[in-house]
Amino acid sequence: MSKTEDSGVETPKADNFIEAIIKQDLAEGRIEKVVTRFPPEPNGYLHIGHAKSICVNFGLAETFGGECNLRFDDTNPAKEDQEYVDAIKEDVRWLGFQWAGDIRYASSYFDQFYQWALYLVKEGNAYVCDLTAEQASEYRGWATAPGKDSPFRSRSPEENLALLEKMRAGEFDEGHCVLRAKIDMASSNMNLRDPILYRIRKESHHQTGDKWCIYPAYDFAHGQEDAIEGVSHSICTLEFADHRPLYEWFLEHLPVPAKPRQYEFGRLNINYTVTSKRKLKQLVDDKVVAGWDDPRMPTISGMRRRGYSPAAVRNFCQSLAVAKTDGVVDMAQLEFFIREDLNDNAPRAMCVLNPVKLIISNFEEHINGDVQTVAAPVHPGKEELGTRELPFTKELYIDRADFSEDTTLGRKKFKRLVFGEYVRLRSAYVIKADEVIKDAEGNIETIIASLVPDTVGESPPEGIKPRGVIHWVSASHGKQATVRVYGRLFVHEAPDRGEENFMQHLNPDSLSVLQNCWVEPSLADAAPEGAFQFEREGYFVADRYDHQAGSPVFNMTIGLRASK
RNA sequence: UGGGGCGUCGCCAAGCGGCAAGGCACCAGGUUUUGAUCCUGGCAUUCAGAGGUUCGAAUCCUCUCACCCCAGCCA
Repeated sequence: MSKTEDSGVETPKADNFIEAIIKQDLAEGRIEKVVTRFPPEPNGYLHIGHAKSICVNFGLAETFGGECNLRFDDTNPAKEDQEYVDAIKEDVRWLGFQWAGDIRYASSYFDQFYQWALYLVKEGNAYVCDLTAEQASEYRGWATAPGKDSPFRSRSPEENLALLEKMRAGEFDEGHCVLRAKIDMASSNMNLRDPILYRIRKESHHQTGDKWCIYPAYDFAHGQEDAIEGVSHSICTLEFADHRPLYEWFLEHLPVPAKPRQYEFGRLNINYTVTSKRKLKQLVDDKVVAGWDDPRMPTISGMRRRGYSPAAVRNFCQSLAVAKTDGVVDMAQLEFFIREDLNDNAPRAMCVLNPVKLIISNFEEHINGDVQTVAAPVHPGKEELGTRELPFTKELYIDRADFSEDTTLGRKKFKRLVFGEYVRLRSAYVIKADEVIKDAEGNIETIIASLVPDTVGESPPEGIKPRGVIHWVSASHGKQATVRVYGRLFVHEAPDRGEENFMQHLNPDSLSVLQNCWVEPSLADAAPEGAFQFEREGYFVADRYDHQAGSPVFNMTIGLRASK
């Protein structure tokens, strides 16, 4: 019985099928404690799809008072790296989860796996096969055609034992032979046609170094890892459903300490992006993005750098169903949760992205000194957060998009500053645009305006109706900043689909760097990863690495919802 | 074509024989010193299709169709 994490009304969510199974297992006494695990292979960075899996696994453990392990499924040293191990640990922690006990590694069970391989050989359930990869493929048969037995299938246990020892001792070259389970070459399930247990890889492993030159295959490792750790419910994605019979075969034929059960649910897909470590790695390797944590990446570290909060990502994941349908979730659904969280929590601030100077011609007439300090709420919905001080000066910056010379523009259509008309400067005065100064090319250089006295926090006199409210920054006291604005990485809603290469659907304008932005003074002191709402624009975050007090750098997290 | 899985609103999804929840998106109003937020209302006589069982079906049966996964010494 989980609840939405939203602060709103507690809507009890219906049990998903796994929760229903767990409740029954608990009720029937089949298990006494729920133990799950999140088992990534350290061959890339985690993405939003893994975030769902993390939430499901850790969430289940939490719901039922159990435990969830973080286990690296590191059975293929050729593709793995310590860098990924470190990044994954950080991502899981950042999301807000704590694994039970120490980090687990499949590689720390290698000795046990080898003992179990010997056991299988002795029982006559496994054999060393010398078929080449191509030959093995032929022998495996086809979906409609049964495979045929390998000529090495009938080797005696003694012979197999000797051969396996030699494999382990490094006496054979890579590819020379493999250890296979003796199951059924005619099975309609291809996974049961004598699957590979061990292959030779003369590769140094990030955890075990050069201790091994043979490595267990996924199928020969996963169920046993779960058994060793006492995992009660081994949850994975749909594509492993065909492996379940094999998962169970090993648990039945080996003297394992427990019998975990595997359940599969649909993996998360989101439109306008890709969620495949292989493809994300290609984006990184081809330098299409700046790295795994580029804010445009759907990786956990990318979302972090983009300014998504862990809570928002978790809320999104919890809004998703744990079911067997595989659908494509609309990016708008993720964005809803990002905005919801940021709207509630991000302090407000002002930033002019595309500045044009505005001079208050009657500044001296109404204001003593060079600057008047006006107060603005940190968060209009949360008075308890207090106010921030803004320096109002003679020269200001407003956004070019907030001014128009076209006096025929309707008030509903353009709620900003129009030549000869009034507009409210947020938290400050109502002003009127009196004059426009242009350069030789006719571009607007400066707008001369006049303020309406006594309008800070007060309504303007009768007859003066500001078209709207615009944001501004003091030209003399504001700070210049760099703002990186992001668009979706792909133009196509399903870049994966079809035969075409997903790289063809990249959005050439997914990043624009604005270097002449102006932020209110206090923002120069923002802490890295500090999130703000730049009013009327959207949510922005001080870059985790590049933002510095002297030279502020913000990343656009997401724009405000724009109505018509 | 063999095996596995799955089809309920544009998207996600509840529903488990008693008369189609909810969220996102969208549309229409209201409030508003953010065209944001917030508030109100609208949005599947129909559940991939066709038969059948039943007083009654999205829920049971039959057939058909669609889509996804599997033929790595990847996970």
